[in-house]
Amino acid sequence: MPRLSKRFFQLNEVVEVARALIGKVFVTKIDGLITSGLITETEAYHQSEKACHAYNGRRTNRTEVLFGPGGKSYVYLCYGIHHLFNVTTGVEGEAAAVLVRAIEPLDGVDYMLERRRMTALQTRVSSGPGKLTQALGVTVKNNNTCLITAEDLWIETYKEIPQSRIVASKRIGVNYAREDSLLPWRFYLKNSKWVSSS
DNA sequence: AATTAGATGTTCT
DNA sequence: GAACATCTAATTA
Repeated sequence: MPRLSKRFFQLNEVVEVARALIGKVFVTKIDGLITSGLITETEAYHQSEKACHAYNGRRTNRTEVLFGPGGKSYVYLCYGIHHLFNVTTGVEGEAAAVLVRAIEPLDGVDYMLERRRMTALQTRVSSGPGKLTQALGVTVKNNNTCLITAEDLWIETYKEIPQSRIVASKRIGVNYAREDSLLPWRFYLKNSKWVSSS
């Protein structure tokens, strides 16, 4: 299936991109191995709210990618252990990104199991932001990659998903953002078992 | 089923 | 030195 276009990431609000990414396919080709998964859970982040690393327009080495044009990867290390994968959105100068929190494995399941040191397919292979990156081989080395053109990281279209299957809720793990933690900026696929447990 | 501790490294105060 | 967009294994019930 074709890749998502530059327009998809740049011409829509980050919350709409987060919703629209549900049901798309995240593909990686790392160490020559193709692995992919259906995106089942996402969260939106924007510089206007406290949960965002670039809250209030804060520019640092780390957040610089967020201010660039949409369609690039933003991968950072969380709790010193987990690599979390985001896609930037919007126009140059506006910091916003969508965190991919869970996938349903499609291609390269055996490689995913190996990377996760598992022997049988269970939801725990990819049902969380730190788990799917490990399954797909994504690390901070894949930060600041253009998803429109890169050879190792991209997102494709897939079958149409009925809007009625997409549910919004508050985001997970951002209580420090106080009232902004209540924003309904998390989206997931209803009735899918491949979502993070909350 | 629910709770807890421990792992780990980068960023920013 | 604290905080952190998490996960796992071990413990308690």
